[in-house]
Amino acid sequence: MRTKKQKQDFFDRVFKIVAKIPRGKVTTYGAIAEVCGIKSAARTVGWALNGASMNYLPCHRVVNRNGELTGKVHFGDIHLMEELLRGEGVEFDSDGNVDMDKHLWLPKKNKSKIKSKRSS
DNA sequence: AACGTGACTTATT
DNA sequence: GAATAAGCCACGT
Repeated sequence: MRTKKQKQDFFDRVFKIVAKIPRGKVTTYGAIAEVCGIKSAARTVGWALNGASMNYLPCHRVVNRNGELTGKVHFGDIHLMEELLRGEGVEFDSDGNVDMDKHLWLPKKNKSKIKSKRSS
């Protein structure tokens, strides 16, 4: 029943995934989007979090592919995110980016039939 | 219904 | 390697 509920499903997935992010870890929009079923809709993930602002989702644990705190603008203060993540044990780079090599956490798909097309 | 925007990503110049 | 263009999906006007 791919009705309007579909989009709600997408949002719901994002919420759940973000909520599952372990403390002291971060993930990327692309990863979330992929697990949600649309790997190419990283922007939409941001939109989901946009509505999640009123949720209890740790949006500060979601960064872009570069480990950069992109959502700071809508979140309020980048400094706040830094402190939050630092308080969780996340290390930051000299540029104020998250150390992806250490704290990058990839969500796992439960049973979604994702069609992966990893061809370069 | 159509155009424009957006917390992104990848490819090309 | 930095900057620009295009692609992607959902929402707002």
